[in-house]
Amino acid sequence: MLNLPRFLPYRLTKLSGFISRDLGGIYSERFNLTITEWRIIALLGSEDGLTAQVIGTRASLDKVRISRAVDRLVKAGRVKKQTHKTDRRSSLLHLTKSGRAILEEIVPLAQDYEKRLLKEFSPEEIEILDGFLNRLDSKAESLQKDNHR
Amino acid sequence: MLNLPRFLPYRLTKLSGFISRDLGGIYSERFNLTITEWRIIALLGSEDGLTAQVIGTRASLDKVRISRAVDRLVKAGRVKKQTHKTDRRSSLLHLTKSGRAILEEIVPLAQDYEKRLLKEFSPEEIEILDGFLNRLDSKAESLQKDNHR
DNA sequence: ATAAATTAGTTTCAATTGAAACTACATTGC
DNA sequence: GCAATGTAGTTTCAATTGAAACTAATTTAT
Repeated sequence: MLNLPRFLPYRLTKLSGFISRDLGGIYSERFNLTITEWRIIALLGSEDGLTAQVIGTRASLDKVRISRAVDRLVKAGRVKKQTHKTDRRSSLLHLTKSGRAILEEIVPLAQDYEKRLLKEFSPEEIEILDGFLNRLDSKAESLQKDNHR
Repeated sequence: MLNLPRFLPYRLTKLSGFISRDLGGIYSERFNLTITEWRIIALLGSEDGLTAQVIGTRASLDKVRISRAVDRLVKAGRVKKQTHKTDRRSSLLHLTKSGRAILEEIVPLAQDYEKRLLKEFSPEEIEILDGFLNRLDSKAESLQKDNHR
């Protein structure tokens, strides 16, 4: 019939579930952050002054989630909003000092987690995996478009 | 700092999100099934008479979700429960005729989706990917245990 | 110039979720 | 044998979610 444990979509969902629960646990227990909040901080860390919309594109998050997460981050003093000069509908988002501090605390933990996941992979294997994921990702994205047309 | 789009946990979550939305769309639009319901049907298709608990283990689903999904499946006439003879707390689950019918309709669609996803992968690459996922999966599972101890 | 359409982000509302409490049964230890 | 502990599955409750409606601002078309 269909062997569920060998079915790629099932396996990917399961794997990503493990990882999300795992990392999400670290973010929330130690830093009281959701994964979404963490992603926003991570993006602002590499490029300050992004709009909610750009964050949505970069992090594949929908605007409702972003709106709520930014709200919480602003309340927690991690992020501040600055009204866009030429388009007053949107805001440029910036990390506060405290936002940068938490980023610097989490980054090593996140990298360490990734390192542990990939511990038994050689650099060549990591490169191959990387390529596989890119191919799967762009294929999945295009199939999505196909279906909704 | 940290390059989110190259961060493995992020990439896996994103990829699995695409695929789940995609396949979930097919299941729900055409068959009015959630992914959880579909997984239960798929498992019962390959081995009839499983208990909720066994399904939980095999499909990595928590018991609350299973309970609710089984409930809906029973109401929809896809599954029937049969009280376990020696342990009256649990039930053996069976596909009805209509459950088997829907399974037979979906399996080719699911396989076709997987095939499209892997279209540009050679058999050797698929085997390598398979091994990678197994390794990541067992590593993620063991890291999960580590953290919660 | 201004009506119509579009876009950024927020709010509302109903559905989904999972943790914890619960029920019913089963097993263990004394 | 029976109290204490454990387990299967369900229910409750509060939190999270996303679709759709909404507000406010911008752009486009006439």
